[in-house]
Amino acid sequence: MYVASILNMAQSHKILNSHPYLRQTLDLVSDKWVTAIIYVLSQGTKRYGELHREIGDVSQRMLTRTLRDLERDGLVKRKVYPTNPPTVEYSLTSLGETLVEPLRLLCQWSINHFHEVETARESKDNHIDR
Amino acid sequence: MYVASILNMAQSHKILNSHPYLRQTLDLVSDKWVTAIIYVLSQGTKRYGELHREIGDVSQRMLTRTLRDLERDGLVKRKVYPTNPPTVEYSLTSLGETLVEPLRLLCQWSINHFHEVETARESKDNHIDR
DNA sequence: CAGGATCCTATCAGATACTG
DNA sequence: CAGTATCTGATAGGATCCTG
Repeated sequence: MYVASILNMAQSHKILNSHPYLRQTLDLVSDKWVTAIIYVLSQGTKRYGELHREIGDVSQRMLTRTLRDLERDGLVKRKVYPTNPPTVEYSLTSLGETLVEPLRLLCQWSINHFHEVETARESKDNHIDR
Repeated sequence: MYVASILNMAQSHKILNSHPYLRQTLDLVSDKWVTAIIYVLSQGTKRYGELHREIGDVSQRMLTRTLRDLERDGLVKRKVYPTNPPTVEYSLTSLGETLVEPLRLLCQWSINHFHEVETARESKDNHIDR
């Protein structure tokens, strides 16, 4: 059934080539820090420091760079308050919000199935059958 | 509303750290060639050469390596027929099939929204407002 | 046909230091 | 606080040659 539905989306099996933007937009999403940032921002507006602390293992460089990319792509809004020291708030745009649900499903898949993946890995590591 | 549903999944905002396997499994999915291969295999069993041709811009090295990873993780089944020259068929396992739908939604998102992303990029490239 | 083995390099991304 | 700038090691991944 999955097969049928995904085929409806792509009459041609060459969709990956015939639809150049698909690849480009998927790359956007297939990023470690993108998923983390969207995830945290789905909880609401956050300041730079909050994002940094909640994601945890992200470097300053990567956090800033990814935020700039997301802002440029219209997924994240950056608001600067001219205080001293500066205050910067990040939040999802309405476009960014539309990405939350698909990403959530992917996270859900990971949580539901990681154990099966683990099991598959172990069984192949311990004995080579084939 | 998205906010509420994603929060149900994570009582703590530290889920990215507290759930080590989530990150690991998401990385598995967040791979250019993984998405392409799952995508093509969702259409049914394919031979190595078919995969190579249909994905198109993948190198031999990367195709083989990714297929091995997917096999190891239990998402893809590799079947060898002792013919000459050899025949090898790849197909999704039942676990692999469960990933098709989440990935399809992500592809659908890309198709539905890539134009908005494009527009956002262009408007920011042409004039710096803020 | 379906890869395995090597070589090589562009990009990624962490660590560190500095600033308005 | 919220970044920018620079350096550098790691690694992803392409090109090429070879084989059962």
